[in-house]
Amino acid sequence: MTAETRAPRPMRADARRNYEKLVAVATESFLANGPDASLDDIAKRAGVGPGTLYRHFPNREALLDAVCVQWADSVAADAAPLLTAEDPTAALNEWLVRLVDHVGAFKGLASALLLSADRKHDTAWVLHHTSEELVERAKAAGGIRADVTTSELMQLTSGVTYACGTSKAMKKPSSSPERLIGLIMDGVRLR
Amino acid sequence: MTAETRAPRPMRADARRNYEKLVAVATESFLANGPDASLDDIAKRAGVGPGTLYRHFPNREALLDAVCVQWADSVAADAAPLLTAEDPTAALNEWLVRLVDHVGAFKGLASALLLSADRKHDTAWVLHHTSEELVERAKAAGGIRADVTTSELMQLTSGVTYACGTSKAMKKPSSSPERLIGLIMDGVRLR
DNA sequence: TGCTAAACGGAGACAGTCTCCGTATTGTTG
DNA sequence: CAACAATACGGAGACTGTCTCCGTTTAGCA
Repeated sequence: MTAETRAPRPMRADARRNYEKLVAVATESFLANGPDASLDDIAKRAGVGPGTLYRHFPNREALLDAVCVQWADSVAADAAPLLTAEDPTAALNEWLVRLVDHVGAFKGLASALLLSADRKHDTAWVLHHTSEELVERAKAAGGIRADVTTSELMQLTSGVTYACGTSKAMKKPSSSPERLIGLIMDGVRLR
Repeated sequence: MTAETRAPRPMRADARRNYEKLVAVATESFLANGPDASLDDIAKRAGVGPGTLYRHFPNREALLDAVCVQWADSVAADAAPLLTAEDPTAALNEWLVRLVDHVGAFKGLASALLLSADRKHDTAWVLHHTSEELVERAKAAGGIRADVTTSELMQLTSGVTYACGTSKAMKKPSSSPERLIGLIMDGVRLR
């Protein structure tokens, strides 16, 4: 087989236009109506037929992914200063809190993504990768236990996101993300 | 007003029959197909029309609740031995792990319930109440920090449930509930 | 300018939710 | 043990959302 897995073809101009419009409209719509927003409606707002939407994104998941990819980059960029912070453990703590906030802002839309450390999954990968760096730095500085993995921290963090998101949706008071992440960090910190 | 809020009327025999059949069938169906199981289908299997289902349970939430109430009692009963265990902290740990398993068996169906400490919500209340007892015992024994609330532990536990459930659904390997609850307990334990 | 692969978009099949209302059943009362 | 409310039933059907199929249009190349 020739090396055609990459760049099979450059995508026609109108196709690209529609693709981008769809992602933009979808972002808006998912933020406004949550992850169950009507896809046909998104297509309509983007000025295309449902068929076009479904050709670009075979299912809701795919569209959600595309939306999240854009978002994940901005979130990861947010971490840059933390990577060189003086206290790596505090930086990790701060990052996890931000993660909860960011993911929460997406109405839990992306919380599943934290869990998959899969390279195929761009969003997840970006976030996992960033987290890993922070975790490694904290470990190297002797700030946290060596036996705790990044995945475990991501799982716990995604859990906090879920719990805070659900509580908010039910209008139940809940402890702040800071507090819950703090508790988790307490279990992980070396003393 | 006369004290008629209680027992407004005893429910007709056929109504009760249908109610119970519906809950039974719904339990089965939710376990098999997750919380999105078709309600009309549940009605059909129970041998009633959709109208009947919707009269008893105005929406999916209500039916889910009814199913969970039954289930919560059995889960809480499971905790009885733990309430008198020698090591209250270990007992609490064990209880949280079981909670994750039980809730997870319901395919995350009930995980939202862990979060609402609302008296109105029977299911949540039973579980919260049981947890509270175990937490108090652990605190009294000096096993865990006094500043940690039951609600916080429930939030973290529901998060673990969510994370483990989602990982399983995506066929991603994830750390065991035991491990994650263990990490949480590490943050909460007095040393 | 003309041709072809690529992309479009909307009609419509299908599935699920939920309501309305005519019909049937229950249990009570004389 | 009628007969009659009150209560409950159930299914037709309106509505909403998902997703597909295929005839039509368009971009980009020669």
